[in-house]
Amino acid sequence: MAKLDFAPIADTTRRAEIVALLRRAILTGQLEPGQKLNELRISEQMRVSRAPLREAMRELVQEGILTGIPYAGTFVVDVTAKDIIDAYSLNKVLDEFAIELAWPQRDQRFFDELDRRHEAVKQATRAKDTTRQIETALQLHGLIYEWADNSVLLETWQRLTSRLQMYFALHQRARNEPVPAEDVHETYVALLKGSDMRAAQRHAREHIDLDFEELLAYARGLERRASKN
Amino acid sequence: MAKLDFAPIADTTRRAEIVALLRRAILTGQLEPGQKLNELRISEQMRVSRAPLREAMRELVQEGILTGIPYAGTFVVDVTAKDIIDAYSLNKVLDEFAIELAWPQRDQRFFDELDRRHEAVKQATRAKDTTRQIETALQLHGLIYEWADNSVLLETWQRLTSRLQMYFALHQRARNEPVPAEDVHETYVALLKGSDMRAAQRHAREHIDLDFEELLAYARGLERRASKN
DNA sequence: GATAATCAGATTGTCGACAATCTAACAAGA
DNA sequence: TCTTGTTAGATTGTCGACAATCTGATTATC
Repeated sequence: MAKLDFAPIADTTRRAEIVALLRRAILTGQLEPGQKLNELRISEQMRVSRAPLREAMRELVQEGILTGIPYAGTFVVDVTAKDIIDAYSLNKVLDEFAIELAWPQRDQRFFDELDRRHEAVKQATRAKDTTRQIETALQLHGLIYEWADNSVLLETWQRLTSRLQMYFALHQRARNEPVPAEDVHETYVALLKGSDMRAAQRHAREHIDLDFEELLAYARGLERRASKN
Repeated sequence: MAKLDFAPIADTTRRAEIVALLRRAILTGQLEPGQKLNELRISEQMRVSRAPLREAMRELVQEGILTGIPYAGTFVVDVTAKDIIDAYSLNKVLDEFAIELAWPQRDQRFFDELDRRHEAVKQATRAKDTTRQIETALQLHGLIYEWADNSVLLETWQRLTSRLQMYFALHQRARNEPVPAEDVHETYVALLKGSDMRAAQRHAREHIDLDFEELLAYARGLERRASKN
């Protein structure tokens, strides 16, 4: 018998599709932080009853990108400067750990995948598709987590990364500037291919700090706006 | 006006209560790994309709202690030896980070709370209440995370710890032995009160490793059982 | 005029019923 | 005997309606 690996059938529940739709809307910044999600309105727009919608929302609340208050409503999470600082500082720690775990696991498939994802980022950059650029950059970054072979770590990072994606999207959307043309990932990729693990870890830290200041400025803006209410 | 901090009103939705009930049942091992949760049966037992029950289950799926397969059912997560290894190795990393962050934040309230929680563990141990012993021990352990003042880190640890609690409960339940009488937390508490941060971090690592081997043995037993199916 | 009580509208939480899907047991055909 | 098709029962997914709760505007009371 031919040895062929079939991928699992996609989830075809309405709930799963709703989750995907909502998550995308939030992570791309189409739904703004603090915004309320009206169940009736959304369910009518999606031509779906409230039951699967509410279940989907529950998932996203647990995922940390929505907040639910009983009898008051479900809202897109507010983003504070501290949230961003916290997320980033944790990300640094996790990155170091992920690189350490993934390092001995690197093989040809790893390098190929690294190049593939790097290429995807560059393509999105050329196409000036900022949303996709953020997505692909995070996917590139996530490779070390997938190779670390630690399911809990991977899951943790995925939760963390969804927030980061949201932050970046909001940031991009706010400043509304063209995307930097140069390739900021070149060194990162090169270091992951190299033989100096410490250097890779160090760079991961510094590379992260690169956009950090800008992002923080944006978050402080958000807080000023929030304090007016 | 008197400056009094009122605690938030407890959530009075059925969903929240169901979540609490189910979580407790899972984390104490009353619901075994792999076991299927029949919606109709549970909803009848709780005298509740399936809607809030399903929403509660969705939360717990996202929380990582249940797994949901469309049109097949919702199950208590399976525990493999690798899961435990992964959780523990991540826990070490997080612990180091938490201690580092919490260290400069330590104040009198911290030390008081430390003693209080330590006392709670000792009391549960004297009462031979294994379930409560696990709970209190994890709460003691969680203090550094609460003092680290990093919401993302705290949240991450809480997710992680719910699994650890489950592992420990299953382990205890399986071996069915009396609880160790000596106080394994004495040194940990003393170090957190001291002035040598590195020593505290080191001990956190080693203290964790203490019960690790036993827990692993239990997990391997689980896997043997699972492979028979 | 300020404060408290009341009420209507909107929104969330919950329920019971129906539709879609899966499982397994059984039958049909090679 | 093995595979494939069929079917009944059980279980999950979804729906529409109702109940509980909140919000704010209005009215009543001092």
